[in-house]
Amino acid sequence: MRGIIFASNRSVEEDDHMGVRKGPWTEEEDSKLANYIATHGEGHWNSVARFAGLRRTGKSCRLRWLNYLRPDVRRGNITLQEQLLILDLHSQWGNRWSKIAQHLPGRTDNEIKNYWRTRVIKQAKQLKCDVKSKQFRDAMRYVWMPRLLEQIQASSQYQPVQPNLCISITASATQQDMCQSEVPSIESSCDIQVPSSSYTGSQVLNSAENGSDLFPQLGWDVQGFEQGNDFGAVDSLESFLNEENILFLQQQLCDDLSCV
DNA sequence: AAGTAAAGCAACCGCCTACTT
DNA sequence: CAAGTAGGCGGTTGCTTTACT
Repeated sequence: MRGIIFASNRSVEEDDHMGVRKGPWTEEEDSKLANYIATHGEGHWNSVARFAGLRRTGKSCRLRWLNYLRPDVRRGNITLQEQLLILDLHSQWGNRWSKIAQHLPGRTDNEIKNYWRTRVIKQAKQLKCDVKSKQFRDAMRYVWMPRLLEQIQASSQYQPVQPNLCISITASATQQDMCQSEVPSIESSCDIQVPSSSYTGSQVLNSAENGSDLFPQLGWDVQGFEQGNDFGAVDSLESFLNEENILFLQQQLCDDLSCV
């Protein structure tokens, strides 16, 4: 566990006046907190901090438990399905990390937030556009997310896709959309909505496979976009935004989207 | 091998809201 | 109703690790 090694090697700051410890948690502190919660349950974090013999704030205890010690916390790489879900839910709700995390069992809001900041924003920078811009959001909806769907479909030949995974890709995340999308729809298929019409996930996949133009509003040629690219790679993000694709997207963003 | 930059991530901070007194 | 408190959330920081020169 990287975190424990990480924590044990770092110095711990202590507030002399209050006797409150800050900084990384030690194994001993983790053990005290976990044991206390195992006996008394979660909640009343200030009491937890006091009665567990921890010189931490209640907030710090809560955060440590939720983000690290909780038994159902999932660690490791974000899967393709999770990436797709994060992109979709973020397009609906914005930076509502805890709300997004509720739909990714075992993932914490902190982890999703970190994923977004380190991976997604990085890609926006490579495209030389703001992550909040319409251009980047469109790139996500019309290229990146369908691509993720395709990869999920491809990988499902070897391992089953989450049965209740449902993605609703909306054309534009207006305030109205956001109000209407409080809860993601739960369906057995994946509905992809583009500005003038609606496509199912399989249609998107077939379209991508056959090279038909599913994104006429943008004037993007999916087949052309894909040529020469290795989309069989596991890491969708890095394979999606290789140098060739970035140049292509930059060109499209300049030529087409500015006119939409 | 050493130095530097970039990436990844745990933890803190400050604000907001809900609840209690 | 107002004040105080606790919990929750998003933004940010800073340390460690990894990649690169």
